[in-house]
Amino acid sequence: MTESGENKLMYYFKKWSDISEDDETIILSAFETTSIKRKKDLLVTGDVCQYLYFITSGCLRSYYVDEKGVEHIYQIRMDNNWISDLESFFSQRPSKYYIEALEDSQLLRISTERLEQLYTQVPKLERYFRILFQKAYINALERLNATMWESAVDRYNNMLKEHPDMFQRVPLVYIASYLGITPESLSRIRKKK
Amino acid sequence: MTESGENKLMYYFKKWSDISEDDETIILSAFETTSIKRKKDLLVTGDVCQYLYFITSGCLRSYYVDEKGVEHIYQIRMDNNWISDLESFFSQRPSKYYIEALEDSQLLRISTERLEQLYTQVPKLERYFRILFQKAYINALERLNATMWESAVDRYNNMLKEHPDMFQRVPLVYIASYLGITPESLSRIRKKK
DNA sequence: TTCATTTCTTAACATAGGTCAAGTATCCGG
DNA sequence: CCGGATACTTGACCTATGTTAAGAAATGAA
Repeated sequence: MTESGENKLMYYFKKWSDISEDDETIILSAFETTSIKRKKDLLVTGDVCQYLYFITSGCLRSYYVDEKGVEHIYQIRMDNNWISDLESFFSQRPSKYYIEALEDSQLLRISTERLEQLYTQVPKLERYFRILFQKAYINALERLNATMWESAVDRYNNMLKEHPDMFQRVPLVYIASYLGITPESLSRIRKKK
Repeated sequence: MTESGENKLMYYFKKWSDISEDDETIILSAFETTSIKRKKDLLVTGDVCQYLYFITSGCLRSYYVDEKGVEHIYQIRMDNNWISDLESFFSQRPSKYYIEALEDSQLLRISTERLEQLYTQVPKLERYFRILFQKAYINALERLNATMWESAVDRYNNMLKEHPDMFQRVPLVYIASYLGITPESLSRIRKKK
């Protein structure tokens, strides 16, 4: 496990939940490092998502493929974020999604059993994850409202403001899909500026 | 506090988190009952959302009003569900939303401070709410995918299957808005059946 | 029981964004 | 540093859903 990897992970744990030295050691030992090459899959449809991943560095997308074979991206995540298919991870049922690396990435991962164990060993972690999911849920509702009621142009502008970094690192095809539009539409929106 | 009200609340707490007799007493004493009449507001835009509400019986909607004065419903909740503006509730900043009763409703409520206190008194509650938000987040992502990538017809059919009870109790205007379409569109969809 | 209000439907027309197809630019692996 | 693969743009045309407007049906308060 790289030094910087550990530190970033702990930073976010400590931010919301007060963790002792001992707890810190226990937590760190529960995670393992992995890395993944650009274009490789971390998860494929039909598999059970075995891990919850923390992205130390890099960039990944999660998407599903509809009956017509079209990919729909619902998440793009970069450094210092969690990624997983939570539904599959927590239910241990086959996933409907793919998770693919858009850049060579460094990850920390933890399995369901190990995480459950960790909750028992360090009950304060429940608080961290409670707040994490609380925030994630609030964000998801915001994004839902935006996709339902705002125009593609507004969503694009908003994304440009909120995640300017993504435009540096992620191909526009993927950003278009994340915004819920076609690459052609995104291209037209950008032209108008 | 009505007997049935208490019981339903505790049922959901105990389902995910094991709560002792003593804990139960503490939890119950932290909630207060309120009721609200049909068409009355539980929360109006600009106010800080002071409470997290558990619906013992009844039905409420949350919505926001855009610049053009159009209402957009993002949540309809009935018996045995939580309702609140979580963003405002947790940040204690003014809300962007309204919460209005669609039926006369019975509620249990708890304030931010009281809830924080309760987390300290009964740390196991963190687990309950962690799982609650986890599930809520997963649902919100599903709904996001559906609104982005499925047709209005598919979303309607899905809602009919998932929440048939809503069609008995909630006017179609509101269901249309919840689905992200106009009442006219919903009417056309229903005619085609 | 009745009438005002709210809810739902229908139809004609408008529009954002999708689809298809083709061409250009850019990137990255050998 | 070259060439095929990937990413991006453009244009013509199409479609799902929105808009406006009007009337019918259902509901609930007096």
